Amino acid sequence: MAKEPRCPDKFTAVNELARRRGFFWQSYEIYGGVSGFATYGSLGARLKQNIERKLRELFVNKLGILEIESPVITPERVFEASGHIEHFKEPMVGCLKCKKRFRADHLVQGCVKISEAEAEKLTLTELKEMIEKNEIHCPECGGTFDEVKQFLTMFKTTIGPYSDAVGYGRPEAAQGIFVEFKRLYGMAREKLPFGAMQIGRALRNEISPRQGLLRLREFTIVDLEFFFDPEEPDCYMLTDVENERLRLLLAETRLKNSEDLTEVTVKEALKKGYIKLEWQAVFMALATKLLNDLGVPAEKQRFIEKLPWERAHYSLQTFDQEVLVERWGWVEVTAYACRSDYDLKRHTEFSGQDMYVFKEYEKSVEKEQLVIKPIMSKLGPIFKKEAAEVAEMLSKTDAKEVEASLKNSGHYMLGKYKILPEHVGIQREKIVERGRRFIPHVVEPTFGSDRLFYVALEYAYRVKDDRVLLSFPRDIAPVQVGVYPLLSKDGLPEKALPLHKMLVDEGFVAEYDEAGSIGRRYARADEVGIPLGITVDYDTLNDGTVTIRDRDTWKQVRSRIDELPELLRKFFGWKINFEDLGNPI
RNA sequence: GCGGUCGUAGUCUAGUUUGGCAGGACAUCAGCCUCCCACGCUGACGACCCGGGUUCAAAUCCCGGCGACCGCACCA
Repeated sequence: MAKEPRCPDKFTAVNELARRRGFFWQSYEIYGGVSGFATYGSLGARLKQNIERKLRELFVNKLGILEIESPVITPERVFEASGHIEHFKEPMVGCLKCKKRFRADHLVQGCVKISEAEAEKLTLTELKEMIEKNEIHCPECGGTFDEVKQFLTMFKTTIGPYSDAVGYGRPEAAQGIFVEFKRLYGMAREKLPFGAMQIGRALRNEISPRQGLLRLREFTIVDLEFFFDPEEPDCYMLTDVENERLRLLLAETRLKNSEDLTEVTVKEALKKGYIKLEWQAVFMALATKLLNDLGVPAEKQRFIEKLPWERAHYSLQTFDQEVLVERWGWVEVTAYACRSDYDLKRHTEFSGQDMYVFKEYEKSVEKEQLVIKPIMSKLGPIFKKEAAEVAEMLSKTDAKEVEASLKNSGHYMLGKYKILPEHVGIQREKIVERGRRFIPHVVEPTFGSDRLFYVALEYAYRVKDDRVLLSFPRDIAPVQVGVYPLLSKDGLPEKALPLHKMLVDEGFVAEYDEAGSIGRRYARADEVGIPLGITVDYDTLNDGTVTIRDRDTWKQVRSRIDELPELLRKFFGWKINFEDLGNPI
């Protein structure tokens, strides 16, 4: 861009630049485009991969989280179990007169004395009845409403040729992890805590997505499910991050209509009970660092605690990590939910599969216990065919209760059966408990990949001397180095081309450009955020040195070609800075 | 989904009121020039959102659709 357009806001500027230079654009453009879908171009695809690589480095490599990939299409039963069928839709009504649409349950709740939870439980016909009975009219124009209809925000399809085999595009990647819990637990060598993560596409049929990458109908989500023993919720890496600062906007503050931040260390946040779980706080600290590494300074981030009615149906406490963007204000980029044992419990219930884990005590516990031993030789003659059932019921009954009853009244009423002392033997037995069985609890950090992408792009966007440049952190820049002959004559291209090839062979993402003036090429490279430009000039022909130019400061240093691979590797690994790459010019 | 505003090359735009050969700038590409920050010169590529109607003739007028932007309801 030669001239600056008249002050468009950053969102517009970033979207235009992204389209022009191939980061991303709206999909299906030749058919007019469809809202809520985006296509990433080559630079964008690479930037996105680099951001996702950082997530993998952090979670998979450093924390040993297991990464999986599971299908997008999911059978209905899974979302019945997870609660999505029940919760992932909204009852809506439209006004016949002014055509405005409203959430039916919100309307009813506003006119009738019922709680939010009760309103949400109402069926469509109940809602319709309530609206009719209470003569609820359109709050805008006083008109009457049409039918109450559910808007399901999941994409529905059928699996195979049978229309009754209903499937849905997953609205989150988390269920793909929960349904595989048994296998994953095995892969974690049956030890808690452990985590599983997946980076994948999710689908949500948004009503009106009009915020570019910030609200897509098909998007990339990163769901990390971290499983732990609720009786041992402490985090072994708390000490690594306990002094990191968190910027919290707590629910109690929000209820006072305030947006004041509570700035505390991880340690304080836990001590004061702002954050319920250590792992939760630790993940939040890690995410703060991650966003910082993506170019978003700490003061542009905050964690907002969701109010009870804002939380997803499975969550006990949720924080959203928000980033301040110019056009939209605070935008949610990641979220931290305490899912407790909700999902595994539900899948246990719906699938009939046992999702309990067994944890052996360090020392087995010996316990003395009262045990009822039915004496079959006595029970048989009395209860005949029903004897087996009686014995079964007896063994499930609390022994203390039976003992007390026999002692006090001489018998015990087991339902309709009268049990006498001679029918049972009550003994004290020593039993050895080797461990306990329980369903693990879950904390879930989740990341919107496309939103991370957008904020990285917006925070990289800078204007210097009327020129646009993308100041990506060097390790996420989609192209690492540009190689340029100063002029496209006098043997300079012949020297620069092999240099480019050498860098590519060494594993760098390098681009070669000899079109136009050197200034124009630097400008083009700055605009897509290439951190370093390497220029072959006339001195190169004599002494084998090149200039290296810094994207952000436009400073230059001179270095030897044969030292480049080593120097660049150190530079991109954050081991050295630009000034260490050579002699200043 | 509703209301308002608006759709002309990759981008910005002239033309739409009053129907009559769709023009410019920047970008891109090719070449010339050029010893470090979007110089200059020559040339090339490239557009009326889609569909229907009115008309001898539609970018222009009418209808429908799609999309975008700005405001209301959902969300990573």
